[in-house]
Amino acid sequence: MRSKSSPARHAASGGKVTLEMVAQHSGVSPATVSRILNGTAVVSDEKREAVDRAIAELGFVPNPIARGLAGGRTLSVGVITQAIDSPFYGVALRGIEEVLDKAGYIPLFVSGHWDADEEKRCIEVLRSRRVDGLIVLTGRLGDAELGKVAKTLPTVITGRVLKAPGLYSLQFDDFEGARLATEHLLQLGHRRIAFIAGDPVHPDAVERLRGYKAALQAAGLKPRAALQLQGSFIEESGREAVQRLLASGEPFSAIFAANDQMAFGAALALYEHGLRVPEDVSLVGFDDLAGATHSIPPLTTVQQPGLEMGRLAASSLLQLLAGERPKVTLPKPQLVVRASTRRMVAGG
Amino acid sequence: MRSKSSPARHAASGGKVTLEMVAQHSGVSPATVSRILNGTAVVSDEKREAVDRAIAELGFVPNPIARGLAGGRTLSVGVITQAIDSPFYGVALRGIEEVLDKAGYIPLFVSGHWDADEEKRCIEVLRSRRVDGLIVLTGRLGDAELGKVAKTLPTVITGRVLKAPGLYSLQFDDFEGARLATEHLLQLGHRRIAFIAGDPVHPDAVERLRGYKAALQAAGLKPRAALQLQGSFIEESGREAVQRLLASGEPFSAIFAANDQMAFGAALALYEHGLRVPEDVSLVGFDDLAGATHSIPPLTTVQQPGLEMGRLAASSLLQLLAGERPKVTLPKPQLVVRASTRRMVAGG
DNA sequence: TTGTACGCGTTATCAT
DNA sequence: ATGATAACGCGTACAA
Repeated sequence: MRSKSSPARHAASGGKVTLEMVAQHSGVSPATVSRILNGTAVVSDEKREAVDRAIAELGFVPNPIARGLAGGRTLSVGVITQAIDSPFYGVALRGIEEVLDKAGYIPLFVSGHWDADEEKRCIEVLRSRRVDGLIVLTGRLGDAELGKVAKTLPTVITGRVLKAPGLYSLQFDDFEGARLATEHLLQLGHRRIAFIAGDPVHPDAVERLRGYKAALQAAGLKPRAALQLQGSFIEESGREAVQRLLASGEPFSAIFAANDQMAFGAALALYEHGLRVPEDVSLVGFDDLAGATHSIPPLTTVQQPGLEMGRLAASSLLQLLAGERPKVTLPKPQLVVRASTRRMVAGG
Repeated sequence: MRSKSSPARHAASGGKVTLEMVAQHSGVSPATVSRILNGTAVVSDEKREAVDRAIAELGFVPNPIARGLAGGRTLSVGVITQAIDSPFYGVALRGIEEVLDKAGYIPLFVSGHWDADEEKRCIEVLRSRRVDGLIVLTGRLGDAELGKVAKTLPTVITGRVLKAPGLYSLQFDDFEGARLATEHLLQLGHRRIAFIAGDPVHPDAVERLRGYKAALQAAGLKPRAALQLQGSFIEESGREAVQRLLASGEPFSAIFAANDQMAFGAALALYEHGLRVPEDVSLVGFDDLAGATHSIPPLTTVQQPGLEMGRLAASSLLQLLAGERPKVTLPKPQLVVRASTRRMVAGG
């Protein structure tokens, strides 16, 4: 059973043990070891055991590089995010990492910086690295382009609905989320609800605006242009929007910002003008960033399941890679009521 | 409709052009093409041109996988961070990505989750992926362990001073930063300055506590135990610390939190108790996170150059890989005065 | 200066 | 069920 060659003691760390060594040590051919490793074929229990033992004894770790060369699979997947330090996408990355890691895959995170050309470059880089699949978080790339990529590289995309071969899309119901948020304010008695929109190049920004308007109309109110401010999804734009709103003299008792970052900026602008949240103005955000819990006051917001989105994106891709057709969907939007909203009092 | 696709049997790329094809196309040997690609040897201009043209015409892209197998270089570096979505390390990752990308390297980001064993596992994973080098952001791994790793894998570590072959360390002056922050409060007339410490397993937490005490002593004050609260670097711990402080009845007019996240929590606790910042209590943080600019009020804090740290870590590693000895150091700590601190008035 | 030949560690194909 | 053997795409001694 045991081979005579007794390599005194292999320092398991160092990874210099090859599959071939395992084969020799256990008295079988490299092919058999490979088969056992990959479950490619049925192997006698006897040999399997011998090999398993050899693997344990030698501390063998398969070399993904060689694997990639030989098998065409690298057990790595490319992940295109917009900025590696985005507060929202960050948690999604965590979800992706978590799921992929469990499956033995490693994510290659690259940033597209909201630029279609950069995204294209990212894809080339990832392709040259021979990733097995691709996850695109929102992104700016056109649908057609993305469909083409997916033809040769299994892809999961978030933030839009897109059906194509090799492609799976995962979308959050931004419309419903925005509707919920606005409805919440309406139910609290607010009528003059300002909206800080995101950049309309983002489909989710458009959807959230739609949801805001739909809720108003459902309540018999006409959306007023003067209450719609343009922002760009960053804090400062929310702050500036509120400054413009205040300067305009247009009355309002509540603000709904299309994301938390703009809500934070809005809160600051209100604070700077001596207005209190929620006593003078109610404020709702969107995303439920980590910071929303400890902002002042804690922010009422629409929870967007970033972590879950990452996990689902990763698991869908794994299914795609396994030749299955994913069928997961994102959780429904949910309003998280904290301390930044309250019932309107007379005079608001 | 849906045909059962055979898994794992198609190589991904569309135009799979190999080095050998380039060689044939330009009438030279594969070795020459390789040499031109790597600048390994002098080649006649004539052939070089022919090869360059062939590369362009065929759209050849070297296969990093094969490169890794053959040459031992993968043009990838492992980066161990604690959580891929950390608000502080996030910007460092951006800096790393930026510098590595320019040099043709790709970072492999993995999370150690503040656990030495996980970090060890991460290193094994990265090693098996044949990364050329390693960047460890702070981390929990022991110095000795790290020194051993660096023996076989060029390593850059942040957050501690450590000299060893193949290793370069980059440290921020936490002591001085904390001293600056405390001094700022002292200069504003504050005498009863509470300190919210980080978990003492982190060397930077210890250093910041030292800096706080040193500043007090330099001003002729004795650090009071009742004003030193234990936190754990997260928002909620800052909030709880302040709740304990308030419950204790110990008078104070200012708080210095060992990081911004705890400062945010502290601000919330003060707000919840009807205390205003900075009118009633001055507050200083540490790190200068993105959120500090738009917190309420904007937070006075010690700027820690996360982005620069990432860039420097990456460039040092590149130097290490080039066989040079890095000589960069991190910028000195700087206090950023915003709106959360003010001169103490009578009665504080 | 340039080419030949071999090796990197694994998987896939074809035998047996 | 298992074993040879040939790729996989490139780097690099060694030779010329």
